Order: sequence, then C-alpha cells, then structure tokens
Amino acid sequence: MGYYEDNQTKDNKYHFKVINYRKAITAIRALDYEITSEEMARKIPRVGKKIAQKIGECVSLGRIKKLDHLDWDQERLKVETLFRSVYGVGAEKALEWYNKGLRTLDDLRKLPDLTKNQISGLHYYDDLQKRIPRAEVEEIGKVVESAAKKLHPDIQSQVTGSYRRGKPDCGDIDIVVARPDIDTGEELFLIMEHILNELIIQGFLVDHLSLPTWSDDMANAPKHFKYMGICKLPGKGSVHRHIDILVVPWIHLGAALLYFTGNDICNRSMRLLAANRGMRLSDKGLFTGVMRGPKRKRLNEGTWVAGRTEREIFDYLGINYLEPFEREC
DNA sequence: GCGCAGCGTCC
DNA sequence: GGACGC
DNA sequence: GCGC
Ligand SMILES: O=c1ccn([C@H]2C[C@H](O)[C@@H](COP(=O)(O)OP(=O)(O)OP(=O)(O)O)O2)c(=O)[nH]1
Ligand SMILES: [Mg+2]
Repeated sequence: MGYYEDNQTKDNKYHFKVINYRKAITAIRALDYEITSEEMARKIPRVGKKIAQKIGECVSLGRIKKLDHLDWDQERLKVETLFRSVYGVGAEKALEWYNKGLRTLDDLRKLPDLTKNQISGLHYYDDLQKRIPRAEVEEIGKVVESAAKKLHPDIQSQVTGSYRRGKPDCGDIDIVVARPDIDTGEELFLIMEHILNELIIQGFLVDHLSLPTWSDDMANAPKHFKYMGICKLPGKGSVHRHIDILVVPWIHLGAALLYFTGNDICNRSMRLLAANRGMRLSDKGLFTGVMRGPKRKRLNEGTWVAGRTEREIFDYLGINYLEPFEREC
C-alpha cells in the first residue's frame, strides 16, 4: 500500500511538519509488508500518533477526512506550488505574488523586478521541470570530467546526489571534483576557473545561477568552491539541465561526497547525531570539542578530526557505514 | 515544552 | 540580514 | 509532526 501526503512548506512551523511527513513516508516505503491498521502503523519509528491515525482512516475509509475539505484553499496552494517550482522563487515571493493577484507563470514573466535567477528559472522552466535519465547524467558527468582532466589528468570527478544513490532519474546533476593532495583555496579556485572556462567555450554551460567567489585572504587554507548553472549537451534535441559543481580540497573529499550524496534528510540526521555528541559535521568534515550554548547555538569551531574519506566520518561517529543507496534517511 | 543542519551566494 | 538554494 |  503506497502512501503520499504532500504539503506546502512555509518556514518555521509547517516546515518541520513536512520534514516529518517525509521521514514517515520513507520509513513506510522501506517496509516489505502491508500496513493494515492504525496500531500497526504506530509501531513504525517516525510514524507518530497523528500520521498513524491518518493511516487508520485510510485503511478503514479509504480516504483521509482532512483531505476532503482541503480543496478549500486549494487555489492558493496550487498557485504557490507553481510559483515555487520556478528556480529562485521561494515561499515568501510565491505568497507575495499570489496576494498581488498573480496566478500564472506568464504573469510572473511580466514583472519588472525579477532577480537574475528568477529570470533564468522562467526562461528554462519547461526543461528544468524534466527529470534526467541516469544515462544522460553519466554523459554529462563525462563532459565535466574530461574538461577537468585537460588541466591535470589526475583530477578526479564523481557524480553524486541522487545519481550516486542509485535513483533511476535525477532532478539535477551534482558533481564533486578534487585532485590528490591538493588542498589550498588558490589551487582549487584555478581548477574551478579552468573547468568553467572550458565548459563555457564548448557551449556546454549556457547560464550561471551562482558563481564561486575569490577572496585572497587565506589563499593557502583549504577551501572549496561551488558553481551552480545551466548546461546542455551538444545536439539539437538536447534539454537544458541544472548542474552543480563542487571543487573541494583533497582532505575534505569524504565530507564533501557525504554531503553532496545526501539525501538531505540523511545529512540532517547525521549532523544532529554529531551535535548531540559534542561534534559538528559539515561538508568540510567532522569536528570535535564543539561547545554549544542556550538554543544549541554553537560557541566555537571545534577541531577537525575526519573528512578525507566517508568511512572515516562514519567510524568517528561510531555508526555503521551506509552505502550511498542506503542513505535515504 | 523544546528543538529540529550547516553553510554559501544573491540582493 | 532575509530569501533562496544545496 | 515527531521524539525526548
Ligand atoms: O537542503 C539540502 C539540500 C541538499 N543537500 C545535499 C543532499 C543532496 O543529496 C545534495 C544534492 O542536492 P539536490 O537538491 O541535488 O538533491 P538530490 O538528492 O540530488 O535530489 P535530486 O534528484 O532532486 O537532484 O545536497 C543538503 O544537504 N541539504
Ligand atoms: Mg541532485
């Protein structure tokens, strides 16, 4: 029995509801048996009283009462969801525009004060809505890898994100690039620059959503760079795709892979676990000796202890290694 | 009743 | 510093 | 909304 319960997120209250619905859904999806009662549902971790109750309704009535009279403000929900599906449009803009009486994407296209990313998001809207088959993700991964290896043949490039978790299709392409024993911001920025120049000349990168910025302070410190843009394989019928490229210090490669492979819920759970053990986990690594004040606010940086490999981080956290395909929650 | 990840860029 | 994104 |  499949279950889907979708909601709209508007930060600070509904936000965590939606996250918990997602957690419950993936927990249920991981089961290999049918749920036939509310009591049975209640036993599943992350399925609490309220969600179990709804499952109970679904089993006995075939529907969820709450959903019946939900259509009420459905117009607002639908329009907000549509607006938020545009890159660069979040909860705030979507609501603001709805309240101004805007209803369609063509209404948005007429606005004079769109940001650069919103303009791109609207321009490539249809293409960006399309899922990307694994085969095309691989092809795109190779384009980036060859561009990188032109500079130094020992540069490594890996496709991460949902692709690495084994999904049959992906929302975008997430790539992590690193070079053995290269850690400094200066060297890594040059690698990033080279890759981008190369891919722009090729006509592969056609638009930029967010560019890495160079600041010469701490040029010799380990520092990573993130690029976000729009790419397109050569050929007529090819579709524009959203691509994120991360160039990272060799010592942070494991942490970066862990982060960029996700999924987001898995990252947040691991980071929470680290925090509860006096540590901090980020895309740069695992840090110990982290002090936290009231409201769990971090008081110090902590000391970097792991991040070269993913396994190192799992080990240091004292949890079993998870293969990428197992990192769904 | 409380907290819920951590960090970067754009504007 | 908020909005938006990964 | 969930777990502590
Ligand atoms: O709020 C977020 C969003 C993403 N990520 C990490 C995990 C995620 O797997 C990775 C890449 O993000 P993306 O948005 O591309 O997600 P995905 O898991 O690759 O799914 P999709 O197929 O939609 O691209 O970045 C986070 O840590 N927090
Ligand atoms: Mg992705």
